[in-house]
Amino acid sequence: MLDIRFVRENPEAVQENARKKGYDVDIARILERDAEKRALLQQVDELRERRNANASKMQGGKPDQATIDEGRAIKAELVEKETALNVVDTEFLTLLKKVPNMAAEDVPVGASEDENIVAKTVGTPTTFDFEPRNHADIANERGWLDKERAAKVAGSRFAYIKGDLVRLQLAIVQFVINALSDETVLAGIAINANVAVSLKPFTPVLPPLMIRTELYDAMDRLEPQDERYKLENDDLWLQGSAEHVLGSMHANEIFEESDLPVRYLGYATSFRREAGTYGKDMEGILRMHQFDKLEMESFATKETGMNEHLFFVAIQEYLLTQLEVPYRVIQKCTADIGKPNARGIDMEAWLPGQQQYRETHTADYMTDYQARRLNTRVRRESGELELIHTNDATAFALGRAMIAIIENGQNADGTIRVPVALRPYLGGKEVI
RNA sequence: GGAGGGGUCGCAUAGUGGUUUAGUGCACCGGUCUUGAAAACCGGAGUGGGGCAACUCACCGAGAGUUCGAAUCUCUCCCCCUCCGCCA
Repeated sequence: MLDIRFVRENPEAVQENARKKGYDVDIARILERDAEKRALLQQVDELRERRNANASKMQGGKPDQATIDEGRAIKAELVEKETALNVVDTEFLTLLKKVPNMAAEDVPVGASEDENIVAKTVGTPTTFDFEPRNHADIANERGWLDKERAAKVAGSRFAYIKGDLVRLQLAIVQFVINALSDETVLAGIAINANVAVSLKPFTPVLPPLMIRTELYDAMDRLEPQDERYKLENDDLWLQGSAEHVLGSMHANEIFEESDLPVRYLGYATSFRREAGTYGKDMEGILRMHQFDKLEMESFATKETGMNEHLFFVAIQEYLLTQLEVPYRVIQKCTADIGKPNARGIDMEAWLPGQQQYRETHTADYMTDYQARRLNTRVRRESGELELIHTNDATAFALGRAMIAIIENGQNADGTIRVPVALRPYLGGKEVI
């Protein structure tokens, strides 16, 4: 949620920003409700002051009838004003929550994802001296995938992942945890990307996979609800990304500035209903209802939040490079970065089986937009309290990472080249 | 699932209807004293909203209710702890 004071002071900019991001909001109406709310609040405060004064006349003794009558009269008026205030405030908050975060200055303006910009391309599409196949063919042939039985048990878009593919996933997990725990590796990434940033290692986390409605909404990730799995008997949802449960982890808490940045590397199974994607990407494991993901999350100050974002992007590039996958970096336009985002970057990996780049990573910078409703703050060294800035970014969505490794590393005989960085975690094997 | 005990301004606690706009201790900040420090003493200090300001309102897990008046009474819910049951 945006700061209402910011909205009051910059109504045109906020309105224009919403338009560029494709959100239909009426800033003038919000400001009207804001003014009404403040007028009512003053009246309510004044009535409460009178109520308190009237009641405190009676300290230590029984009230006389005149005082009781006076108190009743005040209460009647107070109830009326409070009810009105409640109505206005509810509408005000509902409207304010719909206003998207301000896009950073360098976010390209665009009406749809078609206007995203390819910021750079690293590596070249992998070439083969045979006809490359897609990961589904290879994985089926190797006995790594069983979607038929998964469909029997759980329905479409589920899979049994088996054998060496499981070993590959766990190797990636180990590799990433080790890399992001290593200050030397982080230093190399920061220097290479020319980003001034703390080298504090990430703490690996296995988070809860469920989240309460209140916190999901505060994260601004509950919508679209069609995309979420709801647990009917509880006030709980299955998270759609470790971001949801890592970002909400410190709700209603205060960090000390000296402890920042706080960086987590979450490993979690994520759940998505994939509503409206019927028939799309049905082959293999590109788009599943359930997938495992390594996700970075950090809490930083307003001064360091943007560099933290750039660092996350640099880490993503490092990880893709280590896995020997050609990729390109997409700077998402205003229509595509998402409501709580100030900035958003995607990585797209080259998939020879599809002969195209497909999204494997996202990096999101939310400034203080999430923190405002999460009430996650930092006590600055000056003693001042202010809202934290949040960042999240994919380290690897394991399914898509393995697709990239399989398709780019495939040999004519159906074996797969193991990226050098992963070999220590696969018993030194060069192929699987 | 059953029984019981709890949730108060960073931490620990006091507070069962009216000098509680929440007291005290620790920690914290400023000062006095001291060569310096400690101790002692004096003073300050929570979070959020409204207001140019004086000031004022809200917040004692959350929400609703009773009352002239609620941290305190009632109801619903959440969380934590102990024990029992069940269970990976």
